[in-house]
Amino acid sequence: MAARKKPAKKPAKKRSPRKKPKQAYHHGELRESLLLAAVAVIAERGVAGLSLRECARRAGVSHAAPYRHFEDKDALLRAIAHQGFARLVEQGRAAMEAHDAPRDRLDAYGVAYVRFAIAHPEHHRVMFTSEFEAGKDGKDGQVGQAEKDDTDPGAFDLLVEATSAVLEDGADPLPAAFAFWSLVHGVSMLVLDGRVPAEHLADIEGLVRASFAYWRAS
Amino acid sequence: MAARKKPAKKPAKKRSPRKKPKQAYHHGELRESLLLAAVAVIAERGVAGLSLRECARRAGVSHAAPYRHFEDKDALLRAIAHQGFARLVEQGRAAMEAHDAPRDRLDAYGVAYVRFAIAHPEHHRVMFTSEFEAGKDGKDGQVGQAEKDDTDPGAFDLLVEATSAVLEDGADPLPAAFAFWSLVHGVSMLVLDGRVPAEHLADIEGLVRASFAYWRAS
DNA sequence: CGCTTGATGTTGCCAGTGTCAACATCAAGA
DNA sequence: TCTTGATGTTGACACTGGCAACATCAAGCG
Repeated sequence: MAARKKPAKKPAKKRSPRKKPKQAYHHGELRESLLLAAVAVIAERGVAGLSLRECARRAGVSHAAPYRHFEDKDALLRAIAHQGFARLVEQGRAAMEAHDAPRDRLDAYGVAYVRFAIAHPEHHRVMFTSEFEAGKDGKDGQVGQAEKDDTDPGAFDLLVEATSAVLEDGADPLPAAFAFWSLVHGVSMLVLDGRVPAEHLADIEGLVRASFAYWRAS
Repeated sequence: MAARKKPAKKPAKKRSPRKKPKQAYHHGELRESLLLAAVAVIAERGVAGLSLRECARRAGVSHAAPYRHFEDKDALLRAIAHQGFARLVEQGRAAMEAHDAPRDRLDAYGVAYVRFAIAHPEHHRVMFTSEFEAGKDGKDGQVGQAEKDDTDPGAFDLLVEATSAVLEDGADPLPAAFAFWSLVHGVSMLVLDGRVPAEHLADIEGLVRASFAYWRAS
């Protein structure tokens, strides 16, 4: 039963003489496999070292197969970014749930943000490489949120929500959200860039809270 | 600009009987031309769209010529990053000179930092793409300053110096420097990503100071 | 003056890449 | 059974980074 309809109707050339039944031509989960492979490649060779063909190779598929699942290379990158934002939201939410006070919840989000960046450097790098939308003609200087929402399924919204809860009612949360995000994003970036001494890496929460403390005390 | 750097020892003997001396085979300022071209290409097509061959083309030179001035593509990128850091230091210093109080000087550096990022997005992107050193084998988790100083001729040092002046004597300036850098870097990134509403872009200084104010008041 | 030398630029070539078009295979419905 | 749409494959193209071999020039030296 195993060898379904392989032999009979295939008098063609040397079509894989024998060997294992293989994936039955259709992979089945190619999209996920490609995303996985891509992240692995990025981890090994960096974003610039990523190639669709290498992903295809690792997924055991021909070099053009990825185009059945991603319009082009950028689409693959965008998918990874999207995945990353989704996980960030997930982990941010989880971290916030452990607290009640708005301020504690916000800080927890901040810690989770940095933790995420460290745990998933590949995703983080792709999420903020932002070359996809930056490549537009500089004609209309303002991009706005529309494009962003394409890849960010709520991470920014969650932040605004969390920031907003700390402020008094009616206050515009955007400036505060920007300031908060800036700080945690900056910390993440500096850590990923290897600019933070190793001894501090063991205690990420401490590192983040120390940055908060610095600013709040200054 | 800088057209008179020509050594006087070129009295134009009967070198070339032609009226149009052309490039005389040797370009003369190829390195600078390539850097300029590279920045232009990045502005048009993004860092990922940069190619040595396109730079060569724009400099009016053959495709392999750049290799006489840059070991490889990464070296070109590193040169741009270095140039960027140098200008950042320059502009940061200039901004600080206008003030006396340590705190004002530090804030001025912050504003200059964000201004630089906005004025030179291509450089900023290259400076912090950080794929060059990130590509190392993850074996030794800690990179430290050594590698960094390769491309950063003092921007970080200047920051530490400025931060340090604000703190009481003897205090470790590094945590504060990290926190400060994080914030201004984060603001820069959010602006470059187009996440800041257009109406705020006219007043960068206000935007930056608002972020400072948010944190200091929280 | 011709010779050598080193820096710079050139041409050719290779493997690898993104992308497209044409074709093959298969599952599911007609 | 036949058709069809989704998925995978092969083959091609233009382009890229990088190397090797060669050409051109400025300078120094005999």
